[in-house]
Order: sequence, then structure tokens, then C-alpha cells
Amino acid sequence: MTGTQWLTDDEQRAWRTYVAMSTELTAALGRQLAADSALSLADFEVLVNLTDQPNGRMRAFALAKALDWEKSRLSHHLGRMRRRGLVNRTECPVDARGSFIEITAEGRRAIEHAAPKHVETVRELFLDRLGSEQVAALERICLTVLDRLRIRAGDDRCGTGMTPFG
Amino acid sequence: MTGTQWLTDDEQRAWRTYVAMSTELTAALGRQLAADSALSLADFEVLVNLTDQPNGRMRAFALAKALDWEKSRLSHHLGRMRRRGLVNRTECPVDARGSFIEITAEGRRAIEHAAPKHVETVRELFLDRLGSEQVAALERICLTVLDRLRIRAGDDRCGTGMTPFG
DNA sequence: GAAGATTGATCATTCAATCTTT
DNA sequence: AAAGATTGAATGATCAATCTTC
Repeated sequence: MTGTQWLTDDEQRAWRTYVAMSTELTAALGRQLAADSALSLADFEVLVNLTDQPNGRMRAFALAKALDWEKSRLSHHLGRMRRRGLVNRTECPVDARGSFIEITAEGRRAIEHAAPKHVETVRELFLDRLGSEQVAALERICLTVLDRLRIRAGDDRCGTGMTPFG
Repeated sequence: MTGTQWLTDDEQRAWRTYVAMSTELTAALGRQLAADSALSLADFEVLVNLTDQPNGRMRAFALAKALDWEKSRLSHHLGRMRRRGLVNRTECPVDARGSFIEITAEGRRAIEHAAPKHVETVRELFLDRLGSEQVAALERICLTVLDRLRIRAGDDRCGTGMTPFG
């Protein structure tokens, strides 16, 4: 084992800048949403996924996959949203294990009220700052990284460079 | 008030791709750190900041600023890290309100053990996927957005496009 | 046994209130 | 009063265990 290949100055700067931007952007969007509505970013994403569906309803496991959330997190979160009247849970006729999660009229009102300012903020803080070539470049960058992340997610254990019976 | 300017397909794709990448990358780094050490990403960032200092110590408020954390979050987190023996708290001689947070020998061992694989993972999942021009482009993009975020953070209330006495 | 989902315990983060020193 | 920091309560997220149905 030779020494670690540490980051160059350029790499370190880029990495730290990315991390700072990413956390601050999320925080800013969350603050805006909280200020202008009674929704958190997490609530918003749940509701967006439900409104994307023709009947405003989705199987819970599909929602978990779409959000990339653990089923436990989803279950707890939906419990809270249910108590607030934003979603309903109904049973699935074809698979008795399953549940449908459905947006309520109140949930619809909430997201319809919150969405315009949220989108405006995404524009104001992010998209409108960047030229369309930059937006496209960013998408390519993110797709490249995502691709690698999803390869890796399949492995149980990897990336050590060690193989048994080398 | 005219209708909201929704996102174009290109914008929507780019935005969703960015959000997915960003959350999945953070999750992957956190999992790797947890698997190979006893540190969370938050622990790691605290320790990095302390080891950046000549004596491994920092005023708590400076740490809060460097991490961009609320003072309350920092206080709770440092309490837990203190119980685990990763940091110490000592009083500040020149300002009796203040405290110094200091990395312990054990904290140093922990981060020195965790850092190589963490850096390797940042490379493997992120930096090494992108050409150096892409890394540079990403840094510019992030700086542009950060710039806007930090302007906005100063305002109490803004971005509505409404001005008094218009 | 595996898939879909829930629960309870624990840990992490936020919010408001507090305390001391400047 | 403002700055530096801590505390306790409430909310949110994770982990392991469980339960039912396939």
C-alpha cells in the first residue's frame, strides 16, 4: 500500500465549493418554503410525486423508490403528513400487503400555493444565474456522477481494489 | 400578477438530476464513512476544521461559522463528540464567555484513519469521473450560485419583485 | 423466505428560552 | 443590549425488530 493520493489544490477548492453550494442551496430553499407555506422540502417532494400521478395516488413502495427514501422514513413521514391532513392512506385491492398514498384536497391546495414561489426561488438562486450552456454542462456532470453512484450502489462491498485469489 | 414562469423541460431535467446527484452523493459518502470508521460526515467535517488549525483548537463560534451550522446544533454535536472522546472543551482566557474546542489524540487517530478512504471515495465517485475542465466548470457554476446565495442571505425579506413606492 | 409496510428506540437537528460576559 | 454559548422540548431521520401477505 503506497500513500494516499490527496486532492490537488484545484480539486480541493472545487470540492469544497461544491459542498458549500449544495448545503447552502438546500438550506435556502427550505427556508423559503417554510417562510411562504407550511411545507418542508420533504413534504413538497412527496406532494410533487403524488401530483405527478393521474389520480394523485401512488403505492408506498413506488413513492419510496421515487424519493430514494428508506421505507421507514417514508412511513414515519407519511404518518405525520396524514395527521396534518395532506395525504390519505387506502388499502390496495390487488395486493393486501400494499397501501396507496393519496393526496388530499388540502394537500393539493398546499402544494398549489407553495409551488410558484418555490419554482421562482429555484430560478432566482440557481437556474437564472447560469447560462443555458452551463445548465446543460451541469446536467452532464451530474449524470456522469449519478451513473457511477448507481453502479456502486449495486455492489455489496467494493472499491478497495482488492480481489480474492488475485 | 401574471402566471408563474414554470421550468422548461431542459431546466426541469437539469434541476432534478442535480438534486438526485447531490443527495445520493452525500448518502454514499456517509455510508462509506460509517462503514470504514466510527465517524459521521458531520463528525468528519468538525475534525477537518480542527486539524486545519495549528494547535488543533478553535473558538466555538469560529467553528460554527466555518461549518455554517447553528450554534445550537454545534453545541449539541460537540457534546456528543466530547462524550465519545473526540474533542475537548477548554475555557478561553481572553473572553470568559468563549470556549475553545480542541481535537483530542483519539480524535486525531480517528480522522487520520478515516481520511484516506474518504478522499479515495470522493475521487472515485466524483472527481475522477470528471475531466479537469469539467471540475473547473463545476467550480465556476458553484461559485456563481454561492455568490447569489450569500447576497440573499443578507436580506431580511426579498425576491418578491415588489418595491415600496414602485 | 421475500416483499410491503409499520412501530419503537435512538440519534440528529431545530426552535425557543436561558445564562453569563462584554 | 449584543455576543458567545448551553439547555430542554419538539420535530425529523435512522436502525433493528416486527407483522402480514405473497
